[in-house]
Amino acid sequence: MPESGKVKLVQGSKPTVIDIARHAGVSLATVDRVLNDRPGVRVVTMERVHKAVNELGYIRDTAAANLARQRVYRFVFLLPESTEEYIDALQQEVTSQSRSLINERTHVVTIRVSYFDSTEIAISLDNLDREKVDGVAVVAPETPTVRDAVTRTRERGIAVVALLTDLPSSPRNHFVGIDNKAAGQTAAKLMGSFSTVESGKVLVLTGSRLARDHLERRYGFDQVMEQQFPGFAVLPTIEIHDHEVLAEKILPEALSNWPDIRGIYSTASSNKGLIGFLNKELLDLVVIAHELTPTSQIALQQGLFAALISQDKGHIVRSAVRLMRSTVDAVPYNATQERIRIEIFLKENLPVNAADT
Amino acid sequence: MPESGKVKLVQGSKPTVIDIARHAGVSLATVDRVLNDRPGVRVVTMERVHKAVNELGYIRDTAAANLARQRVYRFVFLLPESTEEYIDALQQEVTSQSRSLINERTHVVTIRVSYFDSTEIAISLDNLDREKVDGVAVVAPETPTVRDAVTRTRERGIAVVALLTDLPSSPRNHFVGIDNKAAGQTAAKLMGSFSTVESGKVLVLTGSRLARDHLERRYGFDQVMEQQFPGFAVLPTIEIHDHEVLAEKILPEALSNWPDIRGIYSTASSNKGLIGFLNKELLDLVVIAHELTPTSQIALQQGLFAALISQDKGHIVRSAVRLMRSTVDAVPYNATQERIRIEIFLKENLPVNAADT
DNA sequence: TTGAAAGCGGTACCAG
DNA sequence: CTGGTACCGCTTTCAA
Repeated sequence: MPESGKVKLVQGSKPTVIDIARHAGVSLATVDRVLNDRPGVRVVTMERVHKAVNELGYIRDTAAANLARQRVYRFVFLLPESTEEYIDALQQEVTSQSRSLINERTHVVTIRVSYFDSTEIAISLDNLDREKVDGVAVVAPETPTVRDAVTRTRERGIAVVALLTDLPSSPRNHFVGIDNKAAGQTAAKLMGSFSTVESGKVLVLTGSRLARDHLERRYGFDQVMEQQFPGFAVLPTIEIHDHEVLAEKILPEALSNWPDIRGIYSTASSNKGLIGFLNKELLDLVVIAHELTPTSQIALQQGLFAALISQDKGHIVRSAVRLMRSTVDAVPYNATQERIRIEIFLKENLPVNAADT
Repeated sequence: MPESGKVKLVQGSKPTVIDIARHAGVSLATVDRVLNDRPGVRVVTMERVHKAVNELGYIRDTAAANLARQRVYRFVFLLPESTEEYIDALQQEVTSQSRSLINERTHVVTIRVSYFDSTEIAISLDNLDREKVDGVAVVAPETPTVRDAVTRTRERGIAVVALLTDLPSSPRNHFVGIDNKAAGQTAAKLMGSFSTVESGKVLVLTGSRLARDHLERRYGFDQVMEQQFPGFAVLPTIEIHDHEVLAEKILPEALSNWPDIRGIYSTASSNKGLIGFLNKELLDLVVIAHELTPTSQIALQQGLFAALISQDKGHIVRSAVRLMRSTVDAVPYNATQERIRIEIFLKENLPVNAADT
């Protein structure tokens, strides 16, 4: 400690590697080695450098580092091969952000793989070339196959973040998306509050009953309906396989079977069939759906939907990119900035062109 | 065009100033001069460079430029000197972000000035030293005094953005905050929907009737109440001067004057008096308030408030900073990223520690 | 009016 | 194991 006297902890400007080198009495190259845990430095030397770093409060200038390193981040978005409007919108968002991301030295591409074929997803993950890919943001169900593939991918040094639906069983998992249970609870609260009656049945629609996000939404929904609006009975989930059939057959049948249906909660992210049905029937139903898209936006404006629960795709893509970057750089990230909000859209707070692509 | 044959528009990597210099047959220094509109370049030379820029699709690497320039952004946040919880939270947010912003070469400080003293605000703005400040984010009422001061400030080359309340009459204005009319409309929709009855009176509270954001919220609120919930009568706005008096005297009196009050809409961003009152009266009221703060969060959790309309302070500060930066650099910004969302919080979608400071 | 060259804060190759 | 040094993309004197 009685090395070279006091150190100005608060300097006019931030200390640089040169300051560290001088302070530790070593060369730039050595400072760089210890800063980046590169081998070939004696422990004592390392300690001298670390001490200097701490004493001077050195923080690396990432911009300069990336410049020198000619660092390029190469990320892939692995999205479901589906016709869901929201997923398409997400892919478009990735594409549209990719333009400006290039100026931040990051390149992104999208790959589409069937959501329900875990093997396919695993293969896609395993096929990611470590020499060409630094990180992947994946939308996938939480199956053992997927989980193992994710683990392997991480072990190969590729950063993985889970998008839209969580993969909590994977080690060191990062999730970019909303809290789906809370989303379901919110939907229920809105459903009950927007109803002018206090009893009846509620229909639940989903894109797929297998998806974890659907299950979580449904769970939260049921919970609040039961606790706060016990007059309503929530019917078993109806799975949407074909929007045409839904509009023409399933929904009309359901409404004639249960004439006291008062509301519909659609956890799917594509609502064409539902909207088609609502358009011609003119019923007094409270409809809550997910994801703001050009189609659902119109339904909201027309009063077909009472509310929409959504997650901002721009935010999701930016967040995934930041998370992958901070993972590959092994630097911390700002959790509050990355929290994806459960957005509630009513006709009243719908921004102009909110769902523009 | 038949200059030197084809140009590879899509190269392996982005063109740099060196490529431009070579392509235009000039030196780096000259390229830099025209890129930064510095004087001392012949028109013909300028055109040669511009042509090269276009043909190669050159985009400047801001990080490298800032590094070379040793660019430092110095911004000030001019906030109201009030006891409003949200404003305090905002200042804390500025302070907490300032730490990491330093690593992005941007320094921020906060100044507090009375919101209602336009002269004071104008003086603060005029006192900003152009040599020491590059931009200012200001929360101020839209008075002629303020507007003129803002204009002068811009003319002196300091970037100005309006925070929370818009200053639409100022030329080249940037606004960071929610659409307050839509926020009022949303509040009304929630008020009407959450009510279990269909008629009665609704009380409106405000921090100050002078503030533009209050007027806009009130305007939107009245509009939707009238159109969609005509059974309700919205009473004149009550201004909160003292939370103590509000809780002890004004609210109890109002409720005994109009026993059929069914709801309260508080457009203020501090709700201590209101919460104090609700806490001891145990009434069946639908209360809608603004801004998620530690206090209001508890009120929501306890069921005292039915809903909260908020604007994310983290987003606001980041957005203001990005806007000031892009203004001083004269580069475009991403409008969708800067759109501040009208967030609706219910007990159900309240994230853990959402209002943490 | 123009160009050469020295940095900005880091990184990485090549000697020693 | 360590140091010297060229260089990343851009800016900015200082001369010419």
